[in-house]
Amino acid sequence: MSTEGDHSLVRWRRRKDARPQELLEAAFAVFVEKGFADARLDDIAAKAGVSKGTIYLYFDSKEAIFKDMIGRVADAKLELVSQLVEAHQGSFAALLRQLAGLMAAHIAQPPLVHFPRLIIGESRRFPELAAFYLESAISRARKVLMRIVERGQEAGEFRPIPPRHVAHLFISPLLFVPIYKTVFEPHEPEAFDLAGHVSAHLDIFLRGICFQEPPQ
Amino acid sequence: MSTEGDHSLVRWRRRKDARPQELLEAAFAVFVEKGFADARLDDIAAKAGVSKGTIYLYFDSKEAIFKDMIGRVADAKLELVSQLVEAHQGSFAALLRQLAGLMAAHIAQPPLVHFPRLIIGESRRFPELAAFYLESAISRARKVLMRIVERGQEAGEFRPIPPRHVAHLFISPLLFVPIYKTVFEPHEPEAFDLAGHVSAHLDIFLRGICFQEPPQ
Amino acid sequence: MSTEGDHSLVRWRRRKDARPQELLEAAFAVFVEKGFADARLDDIAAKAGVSKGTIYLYFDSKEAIFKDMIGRVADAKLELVSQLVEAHQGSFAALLRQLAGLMAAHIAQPPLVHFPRLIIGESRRFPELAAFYLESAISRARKVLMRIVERGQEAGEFRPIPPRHVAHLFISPLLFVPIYKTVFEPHEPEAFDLAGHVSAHLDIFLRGICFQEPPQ
Amino acid sequence: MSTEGDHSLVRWRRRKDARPQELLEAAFAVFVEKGFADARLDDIAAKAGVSKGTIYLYFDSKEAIFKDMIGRVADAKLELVSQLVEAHQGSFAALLRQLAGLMAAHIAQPPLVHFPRLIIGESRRFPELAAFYLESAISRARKVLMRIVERGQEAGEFRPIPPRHVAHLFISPLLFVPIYKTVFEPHEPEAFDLAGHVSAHLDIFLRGICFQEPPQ
DNA sequence: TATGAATGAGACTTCATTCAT
DNA sequence: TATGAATGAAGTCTCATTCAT
Repeated sequence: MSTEGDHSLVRWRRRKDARPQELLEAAFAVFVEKGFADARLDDIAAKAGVSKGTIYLYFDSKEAIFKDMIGRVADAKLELVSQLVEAHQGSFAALLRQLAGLMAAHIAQPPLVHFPRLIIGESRRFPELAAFYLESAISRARKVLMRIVERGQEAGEFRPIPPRHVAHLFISPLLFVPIYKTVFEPHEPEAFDLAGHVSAHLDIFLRGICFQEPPQ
Repeated sequence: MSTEGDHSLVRWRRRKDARPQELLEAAFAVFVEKGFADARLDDIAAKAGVSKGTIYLYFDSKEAIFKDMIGRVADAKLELVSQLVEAHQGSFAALLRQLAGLMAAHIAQPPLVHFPRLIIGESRRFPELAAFYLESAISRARKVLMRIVERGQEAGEFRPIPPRHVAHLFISPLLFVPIYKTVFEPHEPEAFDLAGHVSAHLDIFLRGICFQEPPQ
Repeated sequence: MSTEGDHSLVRWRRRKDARPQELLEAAFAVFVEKGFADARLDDIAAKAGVSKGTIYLYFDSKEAIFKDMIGRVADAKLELVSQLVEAHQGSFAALLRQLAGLMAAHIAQPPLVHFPRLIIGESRRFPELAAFYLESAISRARKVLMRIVERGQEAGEFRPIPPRHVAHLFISPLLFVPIYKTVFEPHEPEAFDLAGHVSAHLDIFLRGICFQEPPQ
Repeated sequence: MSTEGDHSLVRWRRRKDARPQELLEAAFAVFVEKGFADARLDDIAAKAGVSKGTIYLYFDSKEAIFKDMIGRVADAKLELVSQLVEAHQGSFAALLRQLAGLMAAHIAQPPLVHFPRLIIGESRRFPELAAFYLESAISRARKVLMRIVERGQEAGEFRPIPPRHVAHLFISPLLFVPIYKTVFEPHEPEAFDLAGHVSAHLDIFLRGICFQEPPQ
């Protein structure tokens, strides 16, 4: 858990503390490249610079590695949003604008950019993982968004559209980004214009949900 | 086996006269349920009511089955959109409204509802498949949409936003549907409200891109 | 089940019918030689003249092979005893004498001679197998013997000793045979004298349980 | 590792002054519970309260532990019998009665009750262990018994039956006890009646080998 | 064309053993 | 002496693919 555990007396144990993280990073790279089924433990071990048996000192199974990996990354990012929402000032439209920028920046970069594809691709094999992701990421994010929308509507800023739908529609183009970037962009001549995409999304979306012309 | 060396995607469109449509249907069902890696030829054979060996009379490999299957479905629906666009009358907003309804209806039902998950999940193993899908589905649909947007802008109906982005933003919530329905809906207490989602999308999106309040 | 199934039309399927038996025999040889844990499926496959994968067409697991193997042999011999008991004439001592001869002859020869060692050795790993053997072999044999003893006692031929103990004491020296032969005899200079052992057993045992000097 | 090339069985009797008696006790418990193959050094180390590496400071290998363990226990009880025989008074039948009581008491209790199963079960993997056991336990016990029988026959107390067989027949029901108790009793509703078994054995056996009605 | 028995490469996982600390 | 992290060989089991019938 701690990135710098106490290693006062036990110098040689630092390796043990670091191993899971190293393995997880190696696993992440391999899973991202191959998917769960095609990822071989040999690859993970080689990439982590250990032998295959070592993996089993830290994880019970290939599945356990995968789940742990997903779990850790999912956890990390959820604080950010909440903090931002608490601290917001100004219009709700501006808040959404801020949120979209933040989320887009994260979701367009490794490692997060690979997660939607992994989650979606392995959702049949690991239904509980999809459930976990739904609960810990999607659902929470949606709740935050719905709350913002509701308050924006109460404040007379947003038009009366079911907040749940509004939340989904706010997210959809953001979810589109990692899917497009990982699945299709490699086959396209021109790079995906993230900034333009997000900007256009906000332009259209905010104008779409506001009574008044939203501020730029 | 095949006398043609290159396994180009064009090949998939042959064999229209072959009987093993049943095989492809069985394969589709199994691939959808298990994903490519976990699908077993035994299952496909059993579901098709033939022996495992028979499959190899019609397909070179498991991969070939998968590609062929994807290819066929992709082909099927691409005519519809073009026809609709050609025949449209009235405002471009109304056309988009029509298109969204059409696409949503298709993409929310089997078999199409399963395709995005399959394509996305297997895009690493079959990059050429993603490329093919991009080319034959995404790209063409986008082109049609961009054309509509351009003409709407020329007609002074739509605001000047880069048509490519507009197209992506029109599609994103529609792509969201099959992903949500196949990956997350099974874990949610309440069903996904397709009609409400599409309606809200059009409401927001059209208001967002039009100069004037769009017609309901 | 049938040693000669119908192979009127399906000549090439005879192999399939014969396989389980062949595999079981190969497995028996290997299990006897190595014990369960040290037996390798490679060895069994090689001895049966098939590839390793073929085994799994007929058995679910290594355990399944072992259990099936034990089960078949156990079944085979149990008819004999019952038949003999039904048809007996003369004194009960003579019947026991007959039974001992029959059982000794069987238990001293392969394959049966190896079973007690296998059952005993693997009883921790396969408790249910010991239970099965207890129920299907030990218990039934004991019941038959107890019935004989009871009737011999009612007829005034045998002394009143708890029949259950008498049955165990009748069996003990017979169980001693395969254990001694498989575990210790290989390390002894002289061969185990089966005939002398059984003869001495009957001599002592029958004299021990009868009121009168038993007939020779 | 060891400076002595031959791993003769004599070696086992050394190290009497070593502390790792605890290790052997832990090993005994684990071997008894799991058998040799399924016993893990982790378990032994854990039960002994040391680390796995520590085991290798005292033993060369898993096999060495097993052999050492067997050797020690086998040693322990062999004195008893000899002492008893030397000191006997009265009839030989009474001596046998005494011996049977003594042996039964020991062989029916842990740890000895587990040994026959272990020896028998692992006799293929460790043939030299069976040989050792044969030599140090079986053979010596048999020799003592044969001597008693011979003297009983010379004294006109016992009938002229080959002493070797008599010895085996005296032992068989005693060997039956630990086998039955460890292999089958766990699956039976009623407990094994040790006293009754031994009593019936002596009743039948002594009557069977004596000219005269043996004393009760 | 159709079968289905057979193959064999390859994957995950276990665990006795080693060695730096 | 003691540790315990690391190793790597070996074993079971799976399944796409082949081929005799």
